[in-house]
Amino acid sequence: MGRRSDHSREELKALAIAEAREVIRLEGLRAVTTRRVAAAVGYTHGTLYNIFEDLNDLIDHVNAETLDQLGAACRAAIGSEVQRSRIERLLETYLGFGMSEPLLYRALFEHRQAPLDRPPQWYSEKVDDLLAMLEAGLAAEFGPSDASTDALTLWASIHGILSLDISKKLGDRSAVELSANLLKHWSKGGLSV
Amino acid sequence: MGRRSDHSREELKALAIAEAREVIRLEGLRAVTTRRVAAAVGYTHGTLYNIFEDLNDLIDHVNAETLDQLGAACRAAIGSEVQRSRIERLLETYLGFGMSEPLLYRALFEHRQAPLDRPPQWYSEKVDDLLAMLEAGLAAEFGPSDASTDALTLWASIHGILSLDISKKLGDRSAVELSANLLKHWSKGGLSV
DNA sequence: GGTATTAAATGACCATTGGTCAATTAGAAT
DNA sequence: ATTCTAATTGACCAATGGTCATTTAATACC
Repeated sequence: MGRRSDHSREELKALAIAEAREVIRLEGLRAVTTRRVAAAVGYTHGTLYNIFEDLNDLIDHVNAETLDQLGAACRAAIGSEVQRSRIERLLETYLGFGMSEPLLYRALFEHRQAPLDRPPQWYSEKVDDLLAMLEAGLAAEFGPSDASTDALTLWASIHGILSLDISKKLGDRSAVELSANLLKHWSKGGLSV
Repeated sequence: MGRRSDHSREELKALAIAEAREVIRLEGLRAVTTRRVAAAVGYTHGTLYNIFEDLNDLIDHVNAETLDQLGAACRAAIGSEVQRSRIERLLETYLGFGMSEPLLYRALFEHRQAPLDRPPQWYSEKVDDLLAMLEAGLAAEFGPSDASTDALTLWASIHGILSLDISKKLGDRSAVELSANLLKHWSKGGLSV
């Protein structure tokens, strides 16, 4: 079969990303195969290679969407005017996202082409976007001193807690409990936890 | 070729684990294949299946050794009598191990059979061993209140920092810098950092 | 409308993988 | 020597990521 008019190039790309995303969401990163995704959108796996560089590229696109979604959720969280501190709302949202989509969250960190390679540029940019929100929250709450280092430290810590929780390595403790504990120490007992 | 007397069953097992470990150490988890390991120790890959359940099982054995090694390093660190606090020495040792063997450390967390499965029992036990040391340090330094929660929180945070550093997701910041920052906040500015 | 052009979709193909298992054969037991 | 036993092999399977010449549908041109 030659050229079809079922979908435009962009449509097909979006379809494939959506399908891959759903496979990751439900069965994890390893369950994504070119043939499976292609079949699900009604093409053969060779076609995917016209659109994506390779399987890594496809997964990168999924991860980019996930990061965008995470960023949007966090942005909404700091926007909503509630009593509690911005940092708390941010971290709560971040944790909530990770707990509700554990496999998508894990794919964000487990997918890497060559070990010990730097993540792609767009990745770091999207993370920076997240960090900027956290940094602003920290500056607002504790003053601007070292807010950038603090934001990175806090993010890494929350990520550690979340990722261990997702991997069931926290025993009977929950990520929420530990992150509250982290924040309690962090804030020198000051925040309204 | 039938039964050989080159190695005993136990010797062969140890050889295979050592080889798999070295492959992970140098090239990462994905580089381990049954055929490669088998060839390196002078057998065919079918033989490995007499000794290990499957490839996962082999990697589990590598990870068990890594965890043991990490535990031993930490135990030595808290034993050595130095000025600085036990917690600092512990975390420094933990970080040092991870930074010096990034691929082995990553394999500890990236290897999982089915997504969202609990880690094997022996794994949790070895982690508990690590946590107990941290807990004792915390109790000694800050009193026994909530030491177990605190230890878990601190470990998860350090793990997050370390794993992001290994994945080059910390930009120009270092794990050492961030963990010092974490400890500074944690201790309410009290530790001799 | 017919024809040439272009680009996308295909499916055969390749090497490699994890895994299984009947056949083989080396060493131990008799 | 012969039998028995258990380790080792290597052929085999289905599946994978990836490549690419071939086909063919849509488009542009006349």
